[in-house]
Amino acid sequence: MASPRSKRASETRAAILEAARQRFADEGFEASLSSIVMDAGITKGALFHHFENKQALYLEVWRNLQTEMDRDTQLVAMQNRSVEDPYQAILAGCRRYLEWVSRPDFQRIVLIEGRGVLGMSEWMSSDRDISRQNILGAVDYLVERGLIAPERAAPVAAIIQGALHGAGIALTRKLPGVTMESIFDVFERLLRKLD
Amino acid sequence: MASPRSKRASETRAAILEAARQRFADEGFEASLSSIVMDAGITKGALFHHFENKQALYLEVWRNLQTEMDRDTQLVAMQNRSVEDPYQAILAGCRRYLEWVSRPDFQRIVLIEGRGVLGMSEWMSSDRDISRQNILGAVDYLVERGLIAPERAAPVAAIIQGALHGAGIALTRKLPGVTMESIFDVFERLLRKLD
DNA sequence: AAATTTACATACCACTGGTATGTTAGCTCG
DNA sequence: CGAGCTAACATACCAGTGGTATGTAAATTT
Repeated sequence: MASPRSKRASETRAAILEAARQRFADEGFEASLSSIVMDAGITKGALFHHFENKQALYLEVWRNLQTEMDRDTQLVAMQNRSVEDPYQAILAGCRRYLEWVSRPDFQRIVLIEGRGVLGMSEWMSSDRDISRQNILGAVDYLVERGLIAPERAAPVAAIIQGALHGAGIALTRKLPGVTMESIFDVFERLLRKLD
Repeated sequence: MASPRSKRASETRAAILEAARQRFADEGFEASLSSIVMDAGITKGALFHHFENKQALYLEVWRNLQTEMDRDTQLVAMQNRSVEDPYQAILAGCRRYLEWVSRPDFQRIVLIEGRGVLGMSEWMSSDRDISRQNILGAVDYLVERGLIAPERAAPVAAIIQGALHGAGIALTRKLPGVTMESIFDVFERLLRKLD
């Protein structure tokens, strides 16, 4: 695993992924592979050795960002668990998620262009959508506490996910009256009224 | 206006837009201009005579779909106005909007790829986002009736828009437990609890 | 140490969005 | 009317793109 060859390979692979993430975040999927390999300091031969095609490269960048977000929000939610208020953990996770959807790279790569780049077939398979699994897990937690009807778990999760995405977009657009606090205020009110 | 020349011009323009809408709906923005001009039965010269570039063509397709949706939902909302229940009109409009966001062409062109294709600068100017203006108008209506605090109008609109978009995506993905009725049920409960 | 495989680099390809240059039908105006 | 002009295209061409086929040096295996 730490042999000279495999070490160099994983280094170039990491360099490609880093360059790709920056380019995709700035210019979207239309960022040219030439520019990416230039930034990474290698050639297209190396890129196509490590990734089947441009989509496969994008997919990996996309998945990495999602898993980073997943770990981060899950951790925050865990840390904020409370016996008095069952909503506390979820709200903390959602607040952190709001910060993620406000990040330019996450927003562009995951929210804006992700679904367009990956074909229908890819993101139709729901197990790819880590955000959804994350949120659905949180909703299930509320269902177990008897706060949400079990038959409404799925639509509630879909609505929450969409609401948070829309909030992130609105925040970035700096629309009048839309701030992190005003958004979260409305979101918390709604979440607590779910049944 | 109906002269032989301008008539032919508007016909080819319409043919381009129709072909472009279908191609963009099926293949996204990466649909080639060659395929579009073939479908339209003309050449690239004609296309670039009518549209500055590919983005400009996409923008027009995008705007047409949005205005169609706007007119349709506004009409439905108007028709469902009720003195007893101030939520009726909005709910009817949202239900119709849910049908729009479930349509494959609207979904792909407006929801999925729209924000990616149009540069940041384009959709940062909020007046382009017809959906948002539409929803914000509806929310303002509730504010006037004293059902929503005025300072929460903007974040509420952002959250509603995101929720409906997420719902449309979830519906298309045919996720377990996500149906038009279950979605709308949750949505109506939440809307009526806004304050 | 020979043979094989990995991890790239180089050279090339069909095709893309976009442009520059025709070409012809229709419109304007003396 | 008819000469000149312009709108509405068509044709030919271009740099750059994602992707492939081939070459090659180093590491690994046998």
